[in-house]
Amino acid sequence: MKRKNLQEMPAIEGRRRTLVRQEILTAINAMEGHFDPQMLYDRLKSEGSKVSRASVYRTIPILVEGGIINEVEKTEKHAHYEKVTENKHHDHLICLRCGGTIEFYSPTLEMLQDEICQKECFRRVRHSLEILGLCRECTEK
Amino acid sequence: MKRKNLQEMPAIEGRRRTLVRQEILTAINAMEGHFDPQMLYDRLKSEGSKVSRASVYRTIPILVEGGIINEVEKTEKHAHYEKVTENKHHDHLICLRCGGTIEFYSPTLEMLQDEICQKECFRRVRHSLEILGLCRECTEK
DNA sequence: CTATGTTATGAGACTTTGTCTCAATTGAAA
DNA sequence: TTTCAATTGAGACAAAGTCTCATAACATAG
Repeated sequence: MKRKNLQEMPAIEGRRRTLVRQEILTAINAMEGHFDPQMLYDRLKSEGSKVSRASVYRTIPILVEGGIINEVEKTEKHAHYEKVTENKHHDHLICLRCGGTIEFYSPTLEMLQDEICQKECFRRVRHSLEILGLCRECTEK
Repeated sequence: MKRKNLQEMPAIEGRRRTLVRQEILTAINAMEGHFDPQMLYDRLKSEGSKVSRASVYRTIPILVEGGIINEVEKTEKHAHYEKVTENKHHDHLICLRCGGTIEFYSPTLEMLQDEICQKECFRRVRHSLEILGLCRECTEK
């Protein structure tokens, strides 16, 4: 069996270095800016790669895990809403383990965002800030 | 034709006050905290309502428009990623009209988030801040 | 270098979330 | 009460993503 060149493919703990992953990574490296799984798959196709859609979807989280790519904007399963009465705008701390949310509101943070928008001549309509991590309970466990 | 009671249903500019919307709103009011369209639909079903899934999906943006509910977390069509090399963490200004993104980084904003997390004993892992609005070009048009 | 066990892969079915169409119904205003 | 545009239900459709399972490809021990 011929050994193909996998030298560009970095090792990821507990994962095999495969040609498929290598191909995907190469396509990512050739990509400008942000990308999504479909773009990646389309690019691979157009380069004649036989990599499957399933592999693209399977490989992405592995590359995130390996610190090779970052998740910029994650699809949440569904949109969420809340009654306005409950509102008074707030942002969220979301626990990665238990999924619980803590709401908070920081006027300083709001002002800071206004400054940033002003600098870019951006007309702010709304925003969402989600801080992901571990809540007190889950940290203690 | 009998006039059913729509008194709880507030008027929304350019929209009819209908029984279906009233039912949906009542279900929302009976709901605790955040909800998503499916939860809402399930609740209506379990109450014996004949309201269709399509109507639930159609009504939600109308209630948002009428200021009756807020969008807490919007589903983007797909997940986005970026190469780590490009990274140097940043947040995003996203234009609602043209979909363009402007990246920015504010150390002050980062610190502020650390303070918030500290106050809640929350162990921050990562966050995403997206400010939605209109970019300069789109504002000028 | 080869055998062996485990992990990864492709194909396509399936699921979930959301959108769209169109005929039938309903609200509102005259 | 009539009239007509807005709304609705049903179900087809679409897009993004997940899952299964037979087959293929790694890794490593021999």
